[in-house]
Amino acid sequence: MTGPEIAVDRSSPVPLYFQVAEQFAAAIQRGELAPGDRLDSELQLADRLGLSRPTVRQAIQHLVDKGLIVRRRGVGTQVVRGEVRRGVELTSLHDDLARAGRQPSTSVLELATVACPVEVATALDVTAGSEVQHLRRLRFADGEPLAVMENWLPLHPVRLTLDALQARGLYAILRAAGIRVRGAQQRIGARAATGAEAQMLGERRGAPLLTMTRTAYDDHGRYVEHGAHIYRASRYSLEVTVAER
Amino acid sequence: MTGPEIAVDRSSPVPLYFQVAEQFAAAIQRGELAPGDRLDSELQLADRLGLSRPTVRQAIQHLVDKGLIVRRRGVGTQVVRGEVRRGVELTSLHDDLARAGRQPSTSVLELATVACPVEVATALDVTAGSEVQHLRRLRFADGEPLAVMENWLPLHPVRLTLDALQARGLYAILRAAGIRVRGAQQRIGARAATGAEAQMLGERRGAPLLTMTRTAYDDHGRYVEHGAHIYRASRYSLEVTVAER
DNA sequence: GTCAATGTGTTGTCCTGACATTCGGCCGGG
DNA sequence: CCCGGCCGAATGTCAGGACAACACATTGAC
Repeated sequence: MTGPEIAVDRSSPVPLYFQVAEQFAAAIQRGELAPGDRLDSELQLADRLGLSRPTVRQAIQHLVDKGLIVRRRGVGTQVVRGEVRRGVELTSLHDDLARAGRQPSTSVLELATVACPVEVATALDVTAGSEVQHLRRLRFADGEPLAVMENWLPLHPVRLTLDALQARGLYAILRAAGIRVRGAQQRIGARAATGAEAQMLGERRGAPLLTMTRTAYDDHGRYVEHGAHIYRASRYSLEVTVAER
Repeated sequence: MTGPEIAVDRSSPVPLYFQVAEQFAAAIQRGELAPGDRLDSELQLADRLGLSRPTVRQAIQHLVDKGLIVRRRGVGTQVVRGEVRRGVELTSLHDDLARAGRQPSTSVLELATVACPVEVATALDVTAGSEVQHLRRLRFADGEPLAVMENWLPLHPVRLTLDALQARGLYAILRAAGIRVRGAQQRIGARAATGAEAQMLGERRGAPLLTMTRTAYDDHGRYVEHGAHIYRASRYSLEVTVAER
């Protein structure tokens, strides 16, 4: 067992452990490393790649966190059986659709500065009534309505414009403004569509909707966005992968 | 800033980094470390606790993964603003309810060995038609119907019994049998209840249901369970926390 | 007074080394 | 033939050190 060909570039600014992790992930995706296959031991890999064991270990840990491989003490490291699917990371719907080969488009229903409602204020950890940007968008995939997304953002960081919102996802705009979203808490549920919602989404009144509220924080630990979204359950579902330890 | 009192027990079999992480998590939960508070630097902590920096770092990384704190290079480490809620880990509904102070109970509708359906076979990575255990349960919280859960398990590992299923969650049974569930892939959606489903759950036909399918793997990378679950959307929702890096 | 350069403190990455723990197969005894 | 103990191999944990990259505040130049 020598495994896939992996080479690191020490002159690259990309961390070595990340280079290794990416190349293993690619090999698994290509099928070069089949489900159930054993990887070389950490010591062998370190030797082969000219890296130290901690660096190799960090790379492997990265893949374990993504649910691609499994480690067993005293035994070794194996690729998880069955096909792996990408779970929800901190991407916007826009990017998700684009990656799935579908054409995203957006109609901005509302974009204004408003006094922050109480529920949103508690989620964003700001004082109720303070000014926040409020945003409501109808999202399409291949011209077909898919979701209604409502977002609130504290004013400080970035000024949203209509043009930007029609061309890109919210998270891409935030990233471009230097805001690094690091994590989020999400609540996923379902409910029946109201008449108005049904009309916007092209469903019947009472049709099941998938709901998600999300509060995202940046690397200051500050909440930068709160969203309440509804999706047509007939056209959309969420994927989540969980890995422990 | 000296932070909360933390002491490690070197004679304990619990890893040092885990002891540290748990005590910080507890301090945050107690409010002793308030949202936005800065932690001591890694070097200060290492010095104060008599540990090496890698160990302290591992503890902090653990908390970052759980979405409790945020790190910024060149600046420091802070507690995430706002209250944090526990996300879906690899626990069963049974445990979740018990922790929330509600009384879980289970009615086993079906428990048999069957030929594996094709969709399940692909998910579990076994050959279609091979024998698997099939399980269907109606779950209650405080005596009120909450969910219908259907599971399939490859035969090998553990033999399920009716008694065990009524007293404990599926994951607890698996754990007791020495199976260590390490990760899972989940798909979350919604749909309308059929007449039969509505009757079981005490909802009206067409009422929105939250659906989740989950495939869980153990530390061999083998899939050990596939489940298709429906929840009353009016009584249940899922929480997910995501953290990057 | 404004703006650029510098300095300090912090996390990010990477290294070497060591021992503990666990698993699973080998081998020998009964 | 079966079973138990031994042992090698792999991951898990921990130490201590070094330098890089980065953010922020301070200082200095213009």
